[in-house]
Amino acid sequence: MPTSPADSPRSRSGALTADKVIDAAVALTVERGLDNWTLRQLAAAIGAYPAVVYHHVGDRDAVVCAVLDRVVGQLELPDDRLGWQEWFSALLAALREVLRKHPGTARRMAAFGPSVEAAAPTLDRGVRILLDAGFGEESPLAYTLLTATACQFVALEDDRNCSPALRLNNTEEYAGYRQRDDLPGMAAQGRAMHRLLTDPEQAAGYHAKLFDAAVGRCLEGLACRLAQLQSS
Amino acid sequence: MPTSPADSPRSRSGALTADKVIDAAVALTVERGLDNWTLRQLAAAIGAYPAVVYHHVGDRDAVVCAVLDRVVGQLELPDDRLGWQEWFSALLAALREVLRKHPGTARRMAAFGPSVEAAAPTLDRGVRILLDAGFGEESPLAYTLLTATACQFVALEDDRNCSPALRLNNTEEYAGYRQRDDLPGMAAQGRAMHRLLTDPEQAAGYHAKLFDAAVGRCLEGLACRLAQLQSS
DNA sequence: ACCTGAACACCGTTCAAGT
DNA sequence: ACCTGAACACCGTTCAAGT
Repeated sequence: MPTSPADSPRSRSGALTADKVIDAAVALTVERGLDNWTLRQLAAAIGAYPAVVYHHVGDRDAVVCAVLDRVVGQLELPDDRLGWQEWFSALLAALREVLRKHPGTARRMAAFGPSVEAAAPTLDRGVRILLDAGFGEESPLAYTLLTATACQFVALEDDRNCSPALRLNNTEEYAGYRQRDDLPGMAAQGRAMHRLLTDPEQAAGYHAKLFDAAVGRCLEGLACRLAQLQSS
Repeated sequence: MPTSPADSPRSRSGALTADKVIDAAVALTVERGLDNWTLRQLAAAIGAYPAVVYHHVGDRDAVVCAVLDRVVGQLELPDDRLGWQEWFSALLAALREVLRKHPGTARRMAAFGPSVEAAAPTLDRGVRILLDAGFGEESPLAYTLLTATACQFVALEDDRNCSPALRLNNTEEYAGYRQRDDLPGMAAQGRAMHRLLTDPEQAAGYHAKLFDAAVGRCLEGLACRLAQLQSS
């Protein structure tokens, strides 16, 4: 009886509300990831029928949007007095942490963001900091670039952690090329993959390093662009 | 009779092979996107039962991997004599074009890439160019950064084109903030969104511009990094 | 070896009916 | 207004049976 909410944990915790449905959805997302629970499972988790999720929140997409807003709500903004590069460095590091706790949310966040209301505080502050730094009309673009880059590299990490088998296979295959002197590019890649396979410490930090490199290069690239803007 | 392959186009085009299954999968991907056809629809398109797709290729994921390899097979490498920045600029522009023709492939490509065999020619050449430019041990990381950034910004474009309604809503809502002097960051964002809504030419080129900015800032950031590496 | 046809265990979503 | 319980039209995958 998979649909039966019979003996589930709603015995007497008060009436069912939209908020409680979303609480449960956030919990499932933390546990298994945004794409790894079904609406039926969410309903079962609160001891209800699927139709009551529809009644209180809406379809699956509506639940997902609500989860996204909860996630950005946990984000704390860095100190105002930091320089623009340091401010974004800190913001995006905090963003990574929050997104990583809720696997699968980074992808949606990159493509569609949270609701405008939920995005507003961060967006206003971030764009203002770029305006003050001198990016002028390009400030919204720069803000989008930085946040999209951060979200997408977290999304990549989420995706890879979801199917680690596939990833390991590839890594081993690449490592096999590490002494192919006829293919020096593949050999360099192979050595890097081999290091990843033999040094567990490096493997654990790989995605953090990739994230830092992506955000770091984006910030440096923007600093170049700022210099161009100001010299003209 | 949704599963019936009855009068479908396999009358007399020769025996069914893995290659023909994959041809059909590529065609469906070009038409509707990688995530918008089902294995049952693929089977129907070649006038066969779902089980024959399993027999010749494997499960849905196996078909998807085969499609990815076909897609990267279409990629042509830029002229060797270009500088590293120009070479990658050209490569990633060509990559965007190929990926855009096959919606949905960019996301998979970013996270898992094609098979090692299909990736090898591009990867070897690309990493070699970075080695020659002076990136040393960081060449594989730089290569990953560039290709992942490119794939992911195409993926973002794919995702947004898939549900244009959601995107338009957000854009209009942001545009509503364009005269909020109390929120200068949101106002700047609002003006940018308003421009997008009123100038169709700008709207059409938005994602190309975002892609160019992402790749451009990544290349500039790497140039900074290269200068750091060489001065030490 | 290859294809048939049906089955299994799921989905998201809808809806009449109850209270 | 809120919940029940069943139904609808799908999925991907598996499998015994045919040829």
